[in-house]
Amino acid sequence: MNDDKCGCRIIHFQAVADARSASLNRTDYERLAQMFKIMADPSRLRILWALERQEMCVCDIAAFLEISESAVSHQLRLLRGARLVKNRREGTVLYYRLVDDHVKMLTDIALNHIKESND
Amino acid sequence: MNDDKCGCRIIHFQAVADARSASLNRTDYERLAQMFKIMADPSRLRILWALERQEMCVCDIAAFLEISESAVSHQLRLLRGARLVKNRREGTVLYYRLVDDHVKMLTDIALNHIKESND
DNA sequence: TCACTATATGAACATATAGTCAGATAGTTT
DNA sequence: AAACTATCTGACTATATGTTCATATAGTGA
Repeated sequence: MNDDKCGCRIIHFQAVADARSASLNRTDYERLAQMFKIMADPSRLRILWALERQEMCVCDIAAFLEISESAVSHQLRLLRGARLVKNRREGTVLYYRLVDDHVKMLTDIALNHIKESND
Repeated sequence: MNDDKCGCRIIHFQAVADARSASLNRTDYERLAQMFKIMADPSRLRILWALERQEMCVCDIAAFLEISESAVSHQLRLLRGARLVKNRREGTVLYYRLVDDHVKMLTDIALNHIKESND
């Protein structure tokens, strides 16, 4: 029923004010989105799922995914950047593993949601 | 040190075999990725964060986000498709709210991960 | 019916992203 | 040192995605 700075029509001023005061800052949403973006790819999810059971080296992961080692390496870089996986070196071989159980928690909840949504 | 169907070199056959037997099927990874993809956008996260506190109509959300109502509507469509939000109609106004607490659980874990990663 | 409001939708554009290919690194073995 | 292995990186391409604009739909009130 009125205009705001942004030019949008607002019906419920209080609701908008509440949303604004409870809101995180922009950067936090960007970081959150970045985090979910990392989880939002089938190849990366398959890697993470496999690493929940045991550490694996790059070429084994590539064999498992049936994609090139280069592609795996690119994905592992993203996963490392998001601190979801880390590695240890043994000679020329790099073994990757999960950093913590956040990945498992996230996938469990997401799987539950998907399951319940299909009813 | 042998070749697989896919032509990749495998070092640890057992690890690859284990990963394969524990793996979900392709479709499940696609669905999971789709779910995280929905969470992987700052605008949608801001909408979801706001709706954790109260239901809101489209034009209020637009005012809050400072983007067009059309853009909000497109995003709400995706969120509806993922069964993360639902709406109720009151005259011409549609009030949106969260379907369940999965969103809150996911964002809490992701925020924790981000926080812990910065140490 | 017509005008008005709130929301939805389709097309278009700009940006982001996953994979491929070629070439670079780093550790190993001789 | 040179040859070899495992992995990484940069450039490129095809596809996906978020927003805007214009238009369509659905409900309300005269």
